[in-house]
Amino acid sequence: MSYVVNRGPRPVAEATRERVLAAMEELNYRPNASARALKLARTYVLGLMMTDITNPYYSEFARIFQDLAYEAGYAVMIANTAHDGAKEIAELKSLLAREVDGIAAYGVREEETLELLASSGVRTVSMDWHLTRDGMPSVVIDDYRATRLAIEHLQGHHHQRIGLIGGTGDRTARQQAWRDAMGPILGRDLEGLAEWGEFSRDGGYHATMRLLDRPDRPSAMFVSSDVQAFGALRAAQVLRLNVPRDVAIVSFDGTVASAYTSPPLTTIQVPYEQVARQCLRKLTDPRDSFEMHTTLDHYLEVRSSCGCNPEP
Amino acid sequence: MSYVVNRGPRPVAEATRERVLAAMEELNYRPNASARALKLARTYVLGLMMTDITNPYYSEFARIFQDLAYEAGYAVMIANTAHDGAKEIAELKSLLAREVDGIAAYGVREEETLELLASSGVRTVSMDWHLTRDGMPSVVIDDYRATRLAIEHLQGHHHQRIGLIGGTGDRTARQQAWRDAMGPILGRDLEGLAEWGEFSRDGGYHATMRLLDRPDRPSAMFVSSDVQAFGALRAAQVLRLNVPRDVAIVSFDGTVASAYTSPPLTTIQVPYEQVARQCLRKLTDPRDSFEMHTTLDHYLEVRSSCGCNPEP
DNA sequence: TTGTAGGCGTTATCAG
DNA sequence: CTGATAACGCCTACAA
Repeated sequence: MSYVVNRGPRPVAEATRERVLAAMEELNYRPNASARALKLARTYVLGLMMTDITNPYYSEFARIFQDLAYEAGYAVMIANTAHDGAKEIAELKSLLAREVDGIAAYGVREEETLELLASSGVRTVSMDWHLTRDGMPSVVIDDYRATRLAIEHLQGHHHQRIGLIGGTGDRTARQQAWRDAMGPILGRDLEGLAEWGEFSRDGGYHATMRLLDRPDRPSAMFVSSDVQAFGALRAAQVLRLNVPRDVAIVSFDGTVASAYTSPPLTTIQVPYEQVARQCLRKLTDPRDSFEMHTTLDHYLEVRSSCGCNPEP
Repeated sequence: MSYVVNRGPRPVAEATRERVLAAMEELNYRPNASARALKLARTYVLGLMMTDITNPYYSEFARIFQDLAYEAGYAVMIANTAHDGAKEIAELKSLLAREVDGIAAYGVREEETLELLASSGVRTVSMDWHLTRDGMPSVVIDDYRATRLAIEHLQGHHHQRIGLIGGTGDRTARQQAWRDAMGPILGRDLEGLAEWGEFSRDGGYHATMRLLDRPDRPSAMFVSSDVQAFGALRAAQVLRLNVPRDVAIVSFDGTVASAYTSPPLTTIQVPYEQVARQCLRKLTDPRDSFEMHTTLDHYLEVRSSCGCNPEP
């Protein structure tokens, strides 16, 4: 009987209860989630969309999100959008077809994705810089201020020419912050000190190669993500440039992987667990009284790539 | 009508077909996966169990597996077993309760997990060293031979004292291969040259610290996984030991991350995509005529940490 | 306090 | 070739 397995909504006599339990055991009964989902119109499954789970930033987030979701009784389905609009839309449809109860999305770029999300009515949270125009709830840190903080730290090390490794796509806050910080100092040199690449090791590697392999190279760079910084470090080594002596680096994410590079990266620390926790709350909490946009605190994790800790 | 959306199992007149299509459009019809799953007893969802998706080896596998599964019409649910028996069992139950059509499992260690898997009747594939005793299908590479290959390469660089960074738990093939290779050479010193740690950066870091921070340290080490090697590289740097000059390293996995370390790692390359493809086949192909255990080919990806390429 | 029956959205079978 | 209908397994309202 349903009442005993679900402890309600109405009481059951102890004797009957035991009898039912015994029968369940006997018949090796397993509740059928599909039937339950059909009846309740809830699947207890959440979708997690990311550009690429291979990026430590996303895999570390996925780990925490899955743990927390599990504790709350939810399973999580993953979707890789692969920096590709068509794939993004297709994967979203797949999630929607499975009737997930909510979707946490990193890096949506397609207009159609936003429309699909809105028209489907699933609860959604974006972890990217506020998608205000669409009224989609979000949980983020202040990318603009974080980037300014990173650049100011580099300036504290007396760097004048600070380059940018930016991400392809529209992480506008980060590149805008760099522009605002360096524009007044670099003037006409500004555009020459920015290079762009995918959010991947390879993207960071090639962008850094272009930025550093020339005489007027910057003495420091702000790299938009840890994963790009891994590629940047490799590029510096190939060019026989010492980090931080020849080029100082500050990056963005605060992955645990960034603590194990040579040298360890100074990086903007995103509060993963809090982000995950807030996402989950917005996706699953029945009370609907949340703020639309939540901005969490970040800080600068100071290690060696900026020049602070010359020892290994 | 069902026949038009599923193109079968019986023909439909063109006129009716159009009429149905129009109605679907009109009512903004979306098929309900739960109802479909209930009726068909198939969910088109696969479960992927891993100890820790934060490990690049697993996240890179997950990426490919999810891509391939998606193309075949399946969604994938992830489960982190977290090197923890109780969590492993609990996560498995969660997957089972959702009635996934198949489970791909990395690093199952609990007897109860195996029993649950067997009694539930879900199709299962293990990617760990053949779990022969339980008759569970598997897709693996020959860990033993791969490890011997790695060690022989180090011996080719004239190393006599080759240490081991092993994984906690029972990756028996790898440590056994090291024992067999080094036992005759090291004799009584053998046990002193092995250290153990979790399959994580931190695990590799601490194990390496213990192994290298002493006068009789080995001149080379075989590290059981790339992720541990990342920690090992960091440890070497803290100890002011140059890799490969002071310690040569060969590791195991062939993650793309391993190409971006300083120095880049020489590592056993696992054929990710083929492994994923075979897993998927065993989990979803209706014809049941597959070999129980599939062993795929590996090779040694030679980069710099072994001493082969002195240039950066 | 307990048994029963109807319906959630599909698919497949059966009669037309 | 088409329209109606039963059944999948669960939850809950209603009757006993």
